Amino acid sequence: MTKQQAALADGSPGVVYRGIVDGLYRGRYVPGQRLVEADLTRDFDVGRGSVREALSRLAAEGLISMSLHRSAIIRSMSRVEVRDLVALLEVLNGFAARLAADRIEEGANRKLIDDACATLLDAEVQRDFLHFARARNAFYKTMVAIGGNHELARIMPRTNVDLLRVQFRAYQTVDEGVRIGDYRAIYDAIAEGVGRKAEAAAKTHIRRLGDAIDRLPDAAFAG
Amino acid sequence: MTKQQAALADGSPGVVYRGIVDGLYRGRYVPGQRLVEADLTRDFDVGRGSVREALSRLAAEGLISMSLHRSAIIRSMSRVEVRDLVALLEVLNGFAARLAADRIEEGANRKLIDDACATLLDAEVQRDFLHFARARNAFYKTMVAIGGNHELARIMPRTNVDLLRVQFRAYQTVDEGVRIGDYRAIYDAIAEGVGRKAEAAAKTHIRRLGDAIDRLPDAAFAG
DNA sequence: TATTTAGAAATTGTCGGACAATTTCTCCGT
DNA sequence: ACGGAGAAATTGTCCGACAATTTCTAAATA
Repeated sequence: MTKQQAALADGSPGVVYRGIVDGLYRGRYVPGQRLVEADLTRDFDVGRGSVREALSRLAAEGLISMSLHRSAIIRSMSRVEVRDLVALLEVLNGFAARLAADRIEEGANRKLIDDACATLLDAEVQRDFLHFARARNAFYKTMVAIGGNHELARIMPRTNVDLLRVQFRAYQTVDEGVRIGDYRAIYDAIAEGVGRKAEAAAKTHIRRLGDAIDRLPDAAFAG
Repeated sequence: MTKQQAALADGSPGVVYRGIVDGLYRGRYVPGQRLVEADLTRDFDVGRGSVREALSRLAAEGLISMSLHRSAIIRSMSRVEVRDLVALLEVLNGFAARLAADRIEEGANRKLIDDACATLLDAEVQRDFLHFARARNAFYKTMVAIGGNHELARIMPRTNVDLLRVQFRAYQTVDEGVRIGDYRAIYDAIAEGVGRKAEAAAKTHIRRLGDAIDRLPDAAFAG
């Protein structure tokens, strides 16, 4: 029954898909790990077809890599790939922040971002990776939603942000070098309603993130 | 045998996937059309599982929309969706053009973009939608490749550009209001190696495209 | 005639089994 | 320790089946 309902919510593939993403954040799966279809079939108690569909969704979003006749594996990014991703995120997040600032007065937007920011700042003081990661994702999601560009909202999850988070979870220095004040600055600029300023704040933040990552040892990267 | 080889090239799902994208450009499939799994199974002579996998890939890239227990249908965008997409493409293409200009001197990059541009300008004088569409896609693809950002290259196909092309294929005004000189300007800026200029040229082009689309009648849009 | 509605048909969601193709593992001889 | 042949594991793909749901059809009703 429970399984039936969960499945109907958005299908067995969705269950597997979310299970794996969640498992990633929880550390159940780590970069480089093989994902054997038979195991997943057993773990999630669904047919192989559904597992396959979930895997191809994950591959489409870049979380895993698949090649013919080889097991899917959780991707881990090289230095170059990370640099590329950060550069892209700078552009995308800058765009998102600008849109959000420009539309801060519409509807309940101001309240939405207020709440998301409060939750984020609150989560910041705690030391729970999972809790903070959720709050941060929610903050960005809200920012994008307020911006009101549906295509941006569709594209954002297709970037490899999740992979980025997970790959460097062990290195607190990344987050710590970035956290203090950055999110606050982005929020302030958005609340102020000045698009250009919000874009700059978001870009600065991402650039600082990139710098922190650059200082990481080779062991943190693939290949 | 032939089928076997094609399948092994990158799998049956890939055959179906490419077949549908190609069919879109050829007009075999039009926005709003239902894609019934059984039909595709027959048309492409593959199992339903493979059809399903191809469909979910197409859905991930936004070309079709799927909801539970309902046939997949070729998406067609509303005015708002198109506006959002154009805004996103402006940012993305601007970024791509800037990167390309900055790396024009590396390797064989200059020759690559030279060739792609020549092919594009040549295709422009002809009046063959398919031929021109291919050349344009190749040009953009080259531009992105030269830029060297793999994440951008991964994301670009996930935008709904294909849908955009197809949806307005009947309205030459869109292309005509844009073509003359625009691609040339982008190319020149890239060849000059000035990132900022290339970004501006690309953005101007997309903005002009958006303006042309704005002038289209309601009949060209969904919903 | 237009509208509603019950039943039939079509379609999707999912599972299990099957088998070939390929990769990965294991063990043996050198 | 090393390389290679055979065994085991794993993926790629198809087929058939059946429940859940939507879509179509045609009769019943206002």
